[in-house]
Amino acid sequence: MVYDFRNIEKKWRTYWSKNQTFKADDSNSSKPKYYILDMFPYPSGSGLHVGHPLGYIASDIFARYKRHKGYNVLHPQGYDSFGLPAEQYAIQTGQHPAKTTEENINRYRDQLDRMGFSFDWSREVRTSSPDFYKWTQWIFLLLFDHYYCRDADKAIHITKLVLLFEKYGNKNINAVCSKGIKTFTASEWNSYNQHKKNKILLGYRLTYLSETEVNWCSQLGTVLANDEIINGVSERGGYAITKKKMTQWSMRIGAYAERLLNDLELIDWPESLKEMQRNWIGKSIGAKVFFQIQDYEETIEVFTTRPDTLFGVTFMTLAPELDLVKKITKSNYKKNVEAYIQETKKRSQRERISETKNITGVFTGSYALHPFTGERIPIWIGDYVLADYGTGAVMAVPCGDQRDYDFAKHFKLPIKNIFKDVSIDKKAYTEKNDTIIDDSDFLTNLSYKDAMKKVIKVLEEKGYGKGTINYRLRDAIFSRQRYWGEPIPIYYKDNIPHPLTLNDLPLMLPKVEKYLPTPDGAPPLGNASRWAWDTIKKEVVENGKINHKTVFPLELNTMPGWAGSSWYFYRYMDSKNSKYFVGDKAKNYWRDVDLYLGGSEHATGHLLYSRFWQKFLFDLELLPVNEYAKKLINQGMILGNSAFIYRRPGTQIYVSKDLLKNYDSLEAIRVDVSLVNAYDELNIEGLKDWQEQFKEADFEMKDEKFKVVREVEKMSKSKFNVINPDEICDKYGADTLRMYEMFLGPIEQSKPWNTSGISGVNNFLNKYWRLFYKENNWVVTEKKANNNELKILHETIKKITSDIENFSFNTCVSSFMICVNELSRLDCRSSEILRPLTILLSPFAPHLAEEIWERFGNKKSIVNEPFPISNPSYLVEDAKNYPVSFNGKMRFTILLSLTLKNDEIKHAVMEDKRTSEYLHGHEPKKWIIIPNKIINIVF
RNA sequence: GCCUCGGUGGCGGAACUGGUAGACGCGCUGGAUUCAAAAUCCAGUUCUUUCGGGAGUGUGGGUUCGAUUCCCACCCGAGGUACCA
Repeated sequence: MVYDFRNIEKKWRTYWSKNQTFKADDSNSSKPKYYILDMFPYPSGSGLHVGHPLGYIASDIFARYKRHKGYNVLHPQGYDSFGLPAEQYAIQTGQHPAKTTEENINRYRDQLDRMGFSFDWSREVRTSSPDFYKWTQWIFLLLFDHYYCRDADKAIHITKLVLLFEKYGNKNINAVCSKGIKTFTASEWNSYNQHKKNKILLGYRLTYLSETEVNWCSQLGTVLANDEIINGVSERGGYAITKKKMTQWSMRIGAYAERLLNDLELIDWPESLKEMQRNWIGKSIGAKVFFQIQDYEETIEVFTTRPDTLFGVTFMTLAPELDLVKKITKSNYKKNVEAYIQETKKRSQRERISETKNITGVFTGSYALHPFTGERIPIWIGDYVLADYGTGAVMAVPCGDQRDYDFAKHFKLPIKNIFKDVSIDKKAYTEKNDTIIDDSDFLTNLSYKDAMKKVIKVLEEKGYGKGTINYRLRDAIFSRQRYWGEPIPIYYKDNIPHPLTLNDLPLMLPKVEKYLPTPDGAPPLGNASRWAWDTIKKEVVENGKINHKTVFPLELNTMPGWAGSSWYFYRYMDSKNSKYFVGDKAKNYWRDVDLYLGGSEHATGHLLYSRFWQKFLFDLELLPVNEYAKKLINQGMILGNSAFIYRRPGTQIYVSKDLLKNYDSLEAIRVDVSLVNAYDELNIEGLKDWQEQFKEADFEMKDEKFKVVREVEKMSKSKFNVINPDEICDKYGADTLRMYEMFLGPIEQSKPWNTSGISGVNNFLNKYWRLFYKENNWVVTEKKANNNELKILHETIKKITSDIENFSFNTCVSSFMICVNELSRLDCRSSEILRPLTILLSPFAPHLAEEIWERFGNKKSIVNEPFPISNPSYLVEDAKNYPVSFNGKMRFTILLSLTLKNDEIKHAVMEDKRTSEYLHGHEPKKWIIIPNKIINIVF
């Protein structure tokens, strides 16, 4: 009887969905909870390819394993369904993004179901559904209503801040705020009108409006965050990015920089990913130093990580964008400076990166005064100094910093060496070691460490500076000029943003005619006929009367893609709750994610933003924990194996791989991988039918075969290298696909897709089936298993259990294969062996396992059967079976992996044929026995 | 440049705290079965060899009775990041 995977898989898919087999228990289950989360997919138009399910298969195996282990498992799935591709499709076709998104979701669901995932679909979430984004908008309102108090080191309601202002002004308030907020006293605050107060408060809110330089992508018509830009071009589409000033909503993630950094210690995430977040946060410890400017009432504030080199300063450099530059430029230098500023503006980000070796800058004509020596220090501007890092100004110490050194050499500025016994003839000395500082007044003869401490102390005493910590992490821009995103729940009154309230939510996306920006450049929401907070919904009270006529314009920007994904994992806990984002009972029961699986490409985007929101909601005591994911695993990508053919320029002649060396210049053309067989041979007829351009093609072949050139790259529709999981499911079945994807290699690793090994896994499953069936007969017996068989079983249980716990699923598959090979060699048909083995296999090949389980006569699904436990007594082995190997003349070793007593070991060794030959009846001089391992015997 | 991870047969990859390197699968070779094929089963498969061996986990050193594993230096690859003061 052949294993008929088609009907069997279909049967169990239906059974599972009918019986809601994978529904997590309600939050009052007595079982311990386990929450396994996958990063939810964006439902794109091209469907799933074999790379997508890799992580889902791994998490599904673990989820099923945990169910067998007696856990109440929450394993949900949903869709990150707001996003750019649906919107661009809408622009091209006029179809509403909701419609295409819905279609794509249905396709995804079909594909996911085919693979036998044990998702609890009753908890599905979609970020684009109003029931969901209602709460995303609500969290935005919470951020709007809070500020970050540095003393309490947490977010606090803004009304508390207002009380403080009313009593004390803002001078001694230790809160995170925007740059450029002026100090005021309590009486000044109380004299301000509401408009001015609101404006000031905006500078403290955790989400705030500000005029910022943003990464503008004109092709996409929107602003992009730093992590959405790769090598100076947009991640999606690869379009050019320019800098543009716009008023944007931002999130004050910088307030949480220190906590985001420190709490990495608390979570079990991959070290490389933590390192990426650490670099992205980019903490540097140093000092601010104030320099008076000669002839002006202005001070330059610089940030430096090397205040110990303060006496090596020979010039200063300011970022050209700084407002201060215009103020302090001497009249006869104005022309040069203006020209330079214009020049910098023109150069795009990309050029600035690619031309890093070009040293440019101009002198302003002004001088700063050294705080200690009073020396005159020339002030330059240069675009190697960035306006938005630190203070946008550096004190240049050419002897201790390579860029300052190059700048000084280029413009023939003086270089002062303040390091004892160090040559700086060729390059700057940037090491921070025990080198002694020289020629530096009170720092002379001190080491780096001591000088740092001393200089900060003196700077602070004299008021010349202050020890400071700086972060590279920028506040996250939150406005997108797009249609297909969450509307920001804000209306404007006198140009000041006002929040809606929870009762007003969800603020639904309006219908629009066009998805492009309006003719006057406003975002697509500007196309909505009545996008305003009007009298129907909000009654405005003026002078004690309800004013039914006042209409306030609503915010036109929408939220970025990461908004919904920053908290969706809590919604799964209680996805139907209409009163609250997640009910108390559910969140206190499930608390956090025990295991999170997803790609490392989200390291500095989603995985950082979601930690930020988590901490914020934790501060508000809305969530029970400070970090939401205890453990995270990055699954690697499955790469495509693209195929190329080569054409002679200007002709229709294509050259086979073996003949390429005969030609110098050939054009490479991608062809669809489905036209190529396992031996890289091209299906020529297929190619001619595939695209018009190949109709008349001619081929130069060797041995009547045309070979393509293979190249490994990311799997994508545009590269014609996509392998669809449906094809594999049709041909081999879902269980084979699941096991094969695991067998391909460790889950963390990226690897190219390659079907050549799939038959091995398929053979295994058929072989497994044949343990139960022989010529259409069920051959399992109730006969007792013998010791040898039990040994195989218990070794396999031990191996599989520890490998699953370590997420080493590739070796699990190997262990199954070994086990089944041995059992079929022994012709073992004992149910005592085959029953537990089937439970063992069930996480990997669930359809097959269920089917066999039923044929054993079980009425219930296998999913909650207890996982077998290995019995160590079956693992005790006969010491005589261990090979003894001799190395050297004086000693030999015998390998043992088990718990034999020392006397038993000695006995076994002495019994060994080869040992006795060597010993000739003499006792060894010395026994060195390492438990469970090896023994060394000296004689 | 800096940070992180990696380098093992023809290929994907095993090897737990140092202890039989190459598990398992693919591919390849031979055999059984078959009219034949598919499927299945069995045996072999790191390289080299004068069939005794010898060499071997990127390269060169070191520690050790013993190193793929630990230490030092270098080479190569992948990912991240970059005028970050």
